[in-house]
Formats: sequence, structure tokens, C-alpha cells
Amino acid sequence: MSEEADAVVAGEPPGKRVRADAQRNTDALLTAAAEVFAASGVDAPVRQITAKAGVGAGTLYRHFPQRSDLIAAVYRHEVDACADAAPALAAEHDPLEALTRWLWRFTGFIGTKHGLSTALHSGDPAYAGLPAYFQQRFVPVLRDLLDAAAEAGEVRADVDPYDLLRATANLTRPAQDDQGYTRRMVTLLIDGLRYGARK
Amino acid sequence: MSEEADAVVAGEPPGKRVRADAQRNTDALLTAAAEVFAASGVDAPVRQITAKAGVGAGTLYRHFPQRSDLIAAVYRHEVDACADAAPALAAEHDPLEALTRWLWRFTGFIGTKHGLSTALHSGDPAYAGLPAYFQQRFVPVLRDLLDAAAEAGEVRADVDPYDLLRATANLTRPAQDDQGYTRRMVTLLIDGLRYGARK
DNA sequence: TTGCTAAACGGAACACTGTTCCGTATTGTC
DNA sequence: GACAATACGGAACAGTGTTCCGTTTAGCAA
Repeated sequence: MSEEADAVVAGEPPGKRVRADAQRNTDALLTAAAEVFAASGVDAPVRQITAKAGVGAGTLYRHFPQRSDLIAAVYRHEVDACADAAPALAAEHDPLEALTRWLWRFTGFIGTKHGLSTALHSGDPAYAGLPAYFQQRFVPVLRDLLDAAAEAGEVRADVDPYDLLRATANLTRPAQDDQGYTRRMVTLLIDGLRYGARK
Repeated sequence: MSEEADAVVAGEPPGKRVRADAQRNTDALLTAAAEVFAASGVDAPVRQITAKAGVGAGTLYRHFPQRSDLIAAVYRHEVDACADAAPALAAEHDPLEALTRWLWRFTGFIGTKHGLSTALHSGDPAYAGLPAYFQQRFVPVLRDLLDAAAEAGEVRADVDPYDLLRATANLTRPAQDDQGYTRRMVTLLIDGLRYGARK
């Protein structure tokens, strides 16, 4: 799900192959937009994005007719990247460490979302499915991490993944520019989880 | 406090009299901006405001060098208007009715604040004093209304005005375009206040 | 390999912003 | 009524988002 290019409308059954240059440019735009959004927020000038992607304005508008399409695509892309990081962490570290590291990773994701929450509430239909997507991708991932840690006796077993997700996101918002603070708070949260574990 | 024009920086002890035309234009701009902001949000085009005020762009920028100055001035103006409405209501109606009507009036104030809350969190120093001003003007007003209603035995006496203010504002936000909903909810809130009153 | 066509490209051009500047008009005073 | 000082308005500038179309390229077939 996280692989393959995000097509404009994300679904064209007729086997029309996507041209290689089109694919390349879509990717370049997504990457460039992600960087620019992180640095300057989602209201950053379009030309800044096209310049960084080495692409003309026309190209951007062909792939993403509305600005909101680009934003939504970038968001999906980053949700995927963050969610997909979990299995690797779970394989490399013991359950508690994997959980901790993934939550840190998640705070990084949230921290780059300047102005996105505002855009999300703008009523633009392009964003309609985004919160659901967010939940749909992250909740199972976090549930797995939590279950593994609980099974290892590292944390309590009665924590709802969605609650923890929201709590972490809220913890991060006021201090998106202070890594240290966020880490301390997330660590505290995890210490809270450990309280009452059987180990 | 609600009278007299909001000077640019709101305080020039040296008795430099303000020219009558300047005063007139400042007022016209404030009125026009309030209408435009209510209709199109605080990001509405400047020319729309100057046109409605029958004024040139230069005039706007002389009185309000930063856009945020205009927004802040409009906001103060409306806070004043809303707060000043209370004494009249208290004189015309019995305490409970006055309280109810003023809260409705207050929801009207909140409902027109499209995008203002976003602007407020932008970190612009021009907005720094606004939340405090909000509280400073509204809390005493609401406290008086509550006290009067409590003294008449219409509502409980243990409600914090600031809490009620926040609750009402939060109640209103999700349905700024549905008068009916907001009124029902505010009425419910007031019924809650009445519960346990001595009458 | 070469030729051909549909697809995609890029950037100039357009429309619409916020903001500045300055010649002109108005106000208040002597 | 004359004259500074002040304020006015709108043209001009700079920086956006978006469209358009002549040019280039990828992919395919001979």
C-alpha cells in the first residue's frame, strides 16, 4: 500500500501504463513538497516546490489539479512511511524499545505538520478521507507494538492504541520545535504504560 | 472603554488631536472589516474591505500598518460591543432571561470568528494581549449576570464564569452555521445551571 | 534502429493578491 | 481667507496561484 505511485485519483483499472517520466516527476514532486511543507508549512509558494522538484508549474498541476490533492498525497505518503517503519523496528529491537522508538518516529511525523490540522478542517472534500486513513494505518501498527510489549510483560495490556496515539500527538503539538521536551514526555508516557506490567 | 476610536497604537498622551476625517475613516474601516471578516473570514482580500469602506488602500495601511493590527482592532471592537450589551439586557429582562439572551448574543460573537482562532495561534505579537482582553472584558460581565440570577434563586451559585464562557464557546464552534443547534445546546447548559437552584 | 504518435513537459502569460509611494485634497488654525 | 500639516486615494510594484500551448520525450511497431 505504501509502495507504488499515488495516482492522481488513485485507481484506473484500464491497463493504461504510466509513462516513466510521469512517474518520476510525481515522485519528485511528492518528495519536494514534503520537504517544503516541513520547512515552510502547507501554504508555501508553489514555485518553491516545482523548483526543488526540477519541474514546471504545468507538470505539478497535471498531477495534482488542486493544491489540496498534493497536500493529501504528501500526507498519505508520510503516513505510510511512518506506519511502515514499525515492522523494521520490531524486528531489530526488543518490544519495549521498538514501541519507544516508533512513538518517537511518530512524534517526528506530527511535528512536521505545521498548518495541516488547519487545512484538514477547511472542509475541502479532498481531505475527507484523511483522518480515517490516519487511524486505519496507525492503529493496527501501534496495536501490534503494544501487544508485543504486553506479551513480553513490559507494559500493561489495557491501553487503547487510539488513545495513546492521540495523547502522543497532543503531547507533541505545543513543542514541535523542541525534540528534547517531546522525547521526555513520550518517555514519561511509556513509563506510565510500564506501571503495573507483570514483569 | 468601548467608546472612542481605537488609535493605531492606542495611546498617545501628547494632546495631538485626531483629524475628523481620519476618525471617520478609521470607523468606516472597522465597520467594513467586521462585515467582510464575518462573511469571508479574516483572510478576505484587502480591496474588498477598502471598497466597502469607500477608502483607498493607502488609508487602510496608514491606520493599520499590519493586517494583524486591523484584525486585532476589529476583535477588540466586537468584544466591547458584546460585553456592553449585557447591562441593557439586565435592565430589560429578569435575571435568567438576561443571562440566556446574553449567552445567545455571545454565541453570535463566537460564530463569526472564522479562522480567527487560527490567526490567534500564529504567534504574531499583535495578538498577544487579545485572549487576556477577552477574559478581562467578558468574565466580569458574565459574573454579574450569574450573580444576579443566583441571587434571584434562578441558578446555582457555584459556577465559574470563565468555565461557562469556555464551555459555551466550545459548544458553538462545531456548528457555527446552525443557529438552532447552538441555541438548544446553550439552553441545555442553562437548564443545567438551574438544577439545584433554591427556587 | 528508425519513425511515429500519444503523452507529458516547462515556463511564459494571466489574474488576482498585499503593499508602497506620492501628487492631490482636506482639515484645523492663525 | 491663507497656509501648514495631515490625510487621502489609487496607480504602480512585487509576489502569489493557475492556465495555456508550442516543444520534447517515451514507448511502441516496423
